[in-house]
Order: sequence, then structure tokens, then C-alpha cells
Amino acid sequence: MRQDPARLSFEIQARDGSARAGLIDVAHGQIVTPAFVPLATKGSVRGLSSAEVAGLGYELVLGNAFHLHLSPGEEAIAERGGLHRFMGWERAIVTDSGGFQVFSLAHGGVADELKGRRGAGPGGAKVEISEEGVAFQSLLDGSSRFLGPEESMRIQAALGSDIALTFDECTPAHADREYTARSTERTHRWLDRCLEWHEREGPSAQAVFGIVQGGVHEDLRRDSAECTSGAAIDGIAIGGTLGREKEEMQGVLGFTVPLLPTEAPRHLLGIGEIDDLLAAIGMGIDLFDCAVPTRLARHGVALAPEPEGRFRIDLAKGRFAADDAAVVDGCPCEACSRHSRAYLHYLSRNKDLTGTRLLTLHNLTYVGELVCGARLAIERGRFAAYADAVLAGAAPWVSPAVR
RNA sequence: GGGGGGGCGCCGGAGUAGGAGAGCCGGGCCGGUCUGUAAAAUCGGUGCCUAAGUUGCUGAGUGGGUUCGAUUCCCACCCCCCCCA
Repeated sequence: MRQDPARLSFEIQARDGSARAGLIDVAHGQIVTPAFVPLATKGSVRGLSSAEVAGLGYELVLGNAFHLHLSPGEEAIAERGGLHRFMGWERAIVTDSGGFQVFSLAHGGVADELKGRRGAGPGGAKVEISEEGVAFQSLLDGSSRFLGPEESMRIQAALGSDIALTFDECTPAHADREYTARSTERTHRWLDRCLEWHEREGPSAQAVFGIVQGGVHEDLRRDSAECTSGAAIDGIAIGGTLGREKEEMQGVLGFTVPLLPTEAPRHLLGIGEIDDLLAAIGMGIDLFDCAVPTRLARHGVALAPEPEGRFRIDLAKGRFAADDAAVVDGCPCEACSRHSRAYLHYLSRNKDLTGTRLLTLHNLTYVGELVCGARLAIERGRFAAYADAVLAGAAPWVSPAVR
């Protein structure tokens, strides 16, 4: 680990069991944790303006080196003053390295792959993973491309993000222990190359997070956590498959999180369902990013205090056609305070962009309220009670007993 | 009044130069899926009776006819659309 305030500082302000409430300081401001990080993969939180995302209270968004490299290209963004300026976002940005995307190219569907729902082997585009990096064909124009540790860091440097993630290989669930072990070791070598490049040519104000791999194997996770923690990184992320079921994921997190250095911010990559967020916060995770809240919104689904419905309400369903109730009673978002389920249902059925926007606002509000509620609960030493209440169906912002 | 085109599933198409398929395309509707976003996406179902059909039932405007066999050919009638008067 390294503690270089010029890049990042992290203060843990309260603890409750393993859960922490903290404050991250980076070049473009502070991030109150635990925090959810909306995805702005291609330079926008789909459907919303940067001002709207800021208006929801978010302090950090995640851009993607892979997507932005292919279009419009990091040079084009650098020429326009960097990603912050390009997308009109003044707060902090973390960029993903692109390893995850390159990986998904090989298998067609990352989600299925991570959960082992598909067999191994290349799916669509050609991808060759070697010690150097990953050679692949662009999905946009078929051109041959290469992405490795140095390329990824160079792209992220050009984008000018506050936090860069090191280039890793995201191992799938179906990979055997042997492959996962070799892959994880290679990811460690890539980590060193990322840091060497960054030390030499990276922006002095850009922080770097390493990524712990190791699949579902405790010993591999331990090796990876030790190796990654020992590097000159500013924060640490957990990546790769966490198992096929939620229980398995909690098990993997259960033995992995305690292996992470306590003084560094911890980012759990790609996780963001309501119950998972609560579980992971309880274990001591500080940062989350996930496609689910925003994607579900575009698919007509609102997050809601419905434990039996996996905390979702599918407003596209016909039963909401004449439901005059608020999407989620008491939710402070625009969709809930001004519109009915019937209206959102109608908009969803018509694939109206207004509906997409409203539900995106809602879901991001909902997740934002959840992490905010969690933080307040941690400060009061009542996180477990808060989590239990929400899991039992309490709204994330309603928790007078906890607050 | 004359000519032409067309009537099947919840809707709209296409097709079958006699061997129906409860088949095709699109839509709608119902249901499933979505965790570092190739996702405003995607998968399945959608006549009836079923727990289940490899051999169940009904079905191509209506009524007849030809034929081993008709959604297709013929006749009459009903309805819709277009053109001409």
C-alpha cells in the first residue's frame, strides 16, 4: 500500500462491527463512504446528464477505458480536456481498466460466464490472452486491437480519471482451479507492470487501485490479497467471479474481505443488488459499482422495498396499468413524488425515454438512499439493525429506529 | 351500376400454382432473465381440452360443388378496400 495524499487519502470516520463509514479524498473532491458508484461506461450515466447525477448526490462515477478507447478514443477526450471536462462532470471519476470487457468479448456474455451458465471457449470475437496482454477485434469495426497493462494505464491516464484500476483478467466461474491460479498470477504480474508504467508516466494526481482475483478459492484469494496489498496502490478492489449463488458470494467475500488492508478503501467490483450491498457493507466494503440499478431502470424495473420480489417492481407488468400509487411510497425521487405506477407503466410499455429517465433517477435515488442510510446506521452503531430492517422490507430511508 | 383486390389465431402482413401448420414474419399481451453495461436489452409462451398429445379436438367469411383430398379450383351469397361511372 502507499499513502500519498497527493493522489488519495482515506479516513475511516466510524466503525460498526466490520462495517466502516469513511471519507475518500481524490483530485476531484471527496467521496463519502460507503458509496455506490453509478456506471458511466461510455462517458455518461445512460439517460441522465452529469448535472442530474450530481444532483442525486453522487460523488464518483465509473468510466471505462475499453469503451472510451474504442470510441471516441482517449486522444479525442484528452484533446477536449479529459473525461471530466468532456462529460461535464466536475466530481471524481474512477476508470475501469478494460480487462473485464476484453474478457467478455471472448465469451459473449459476462454475466452468464461469471456465473458459469455458459461453457468455456471463445464466443464471438477473437480474443487471445497472452503474457503481454490481450489481442482482440473491435466490436465496432472489426479492427485488430491490443490491450495490456501499459495500454490500459496509458488510456486511463489520458482520460484523466481520479482513480485508475489496474489491468486484470476476470476469471469466470467455470474456470478450473488450475486456470484460475495461473490467471491470477498473471494478473499480479500485470499489476506490477501497471504500477511501473504509472510511476513512470502516469498523472501524479491519479490514484491506482489494484484488483484481487482468485475466483472462489480461498488460498488463491489469500495469495492475491497479499500480493495486491503489498503493491504501491492507493486502494484495493475485489474482482472476478464470486460464485454462482449469493450464498457462495457471501462465503467468498467472507474470507476475502478480512484479507484486505483495513486502511485502504475497498471496492467490490460489479456488485449492486440491494441485499448484496447490505451484506458487503456489513463485511467492510466501501465502494460498489454495478450496472443493475441503471439497467433495470431502462428495462422498466424499479427498486423497491419488496424482499419477496428481490427488491424490484417490474412496472412493465400489466397489473400496474391502473395502479395510481407512487412507484415507491415515500421515495424522494422525482418519479415517486410526482408520478404514479400507472404512468411509469405506460411510459415503459411505450419505450418512452422519459420513463427510462425517471426510473433511472428513481433507482439511483434508491441505491443512494440505501448507502446513505447504511452510513448513518454505522455512525450510530446500528448497522445490523438497519440491514435487518431493510432486508425485512423497510424502505432504506425509513429507519427512525436506526437513525 | 361496372371493374379489380381481399376475408384464418388478439391485431397487421406474407405465403401456399390441390396434400391444412393450429406454420412463418411483425405487433400486442402473459411470463422469465438482468451484479467491474456489445443490454432503452434479451429469452420463452400466446385456438380448445390437458399432468402429459410421438396417434386429442375445432379451425381459413357463409352455404354448396368438383376431388381420394380444398385455405387454394368452381358456383351462389355476405362483408371490407380501391378504381371507374
